[in-house]
Amino acid sequence: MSLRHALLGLLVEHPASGYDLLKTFGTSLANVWPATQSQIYGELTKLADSELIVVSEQGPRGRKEYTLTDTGLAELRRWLIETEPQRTRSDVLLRVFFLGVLTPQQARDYLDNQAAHATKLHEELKSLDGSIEWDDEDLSIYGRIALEYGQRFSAMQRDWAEWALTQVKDK
Amino acid sequence: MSLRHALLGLLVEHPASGYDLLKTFGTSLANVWPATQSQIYGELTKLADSELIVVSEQGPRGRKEYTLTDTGLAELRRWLIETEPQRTRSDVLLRVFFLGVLTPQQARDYLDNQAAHATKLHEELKSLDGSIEWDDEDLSIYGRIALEYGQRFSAMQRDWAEWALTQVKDK
DNA sequence: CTTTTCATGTAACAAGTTACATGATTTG
DNA sequence: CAAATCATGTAACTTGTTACATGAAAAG
Repeated sequence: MSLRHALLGLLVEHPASGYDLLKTFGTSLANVWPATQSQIYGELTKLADSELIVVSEQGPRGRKEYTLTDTGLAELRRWLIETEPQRTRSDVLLRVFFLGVLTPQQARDYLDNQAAHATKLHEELKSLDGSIEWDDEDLSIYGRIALEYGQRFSAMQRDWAEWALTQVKDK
Repeated sequence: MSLRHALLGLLVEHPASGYDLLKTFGTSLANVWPATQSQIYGELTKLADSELIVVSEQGPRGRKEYTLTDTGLAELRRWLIETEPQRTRSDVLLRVFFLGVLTPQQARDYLDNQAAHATKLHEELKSLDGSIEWDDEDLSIYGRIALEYGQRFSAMQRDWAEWALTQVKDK
């Protein structure tokens, strides 16, 4: 149930509407925890029902701004401290297991494509890193650590795919 | 819909029952694409209904052995060639974004735990790698490539978590 | 005054999890 | 013959996706 906690986490900093949060999920959280509009609005309603968040302000066009409650913050901390992150599925890797059913050229095309994707992501993250002025606020520290993860991960994927390409020989 | 294709992929090599496949999901695919018993049996029934697999043999205790059909193999190839792997969610990373709500010590505990998990996984994969006699069969090649991914990924996670630990200072 | 953006909601479906239920066969 | 293992099935629930629907307000 991580979406729930992602929403709580985003509301720590400042109140926001579903619409605001949707944009965050479309940008900074897009590669980490994608969520759809319908899911976000639904979950916000449930969070408000259980009083982990409250509607703190109503704006124009039916806008509802949510604020994290003390109970909500406590729940976020509990999740971080007491629960283990679930292991992640990897579609990219699953496919590798079955590349033997393709021709070597088709398999290389797949790996080549993965290398290209990883390279592109790595470039984007590197440039994002360069464009931010990091200070030593909490937000910066952990944002910087998360971004570093993305950069290391995409570099690893790129290098692995390039190495794997050399392993697939024609018959 | 990757579970579907994971099952097709496993049936490429030889026929198997739901029970056999469940064991594979519990071991070699456990870290790549976990699936539950209930999910596997359900999906096998659907796959048989759409004739991507067939019941090729009935054994004792109601055992049903499934075999991949030509249509099933074609569908597996189509999936590999024509569809893009979906992006993966990362619970581990999501949590990093919110570590600022914990004390520095609690945040370090989290990162320390991640480092330990990654180290353990890396050791396991390294020893698994050492215990296999790799030849140049298709199966070996792609199995080897997949295992290499696991090793590089776990090493990356370990190194990242250890680096991150040095970034979290007390106030 | 038309288009774009803001803003929320819901219905239908697919995928994944947990728990329960059942019974046959093999092993000690 | 008791316990472990083999083997499948299903029901209830949660999570995630796609698509449709509606309308207010701001911008040009």
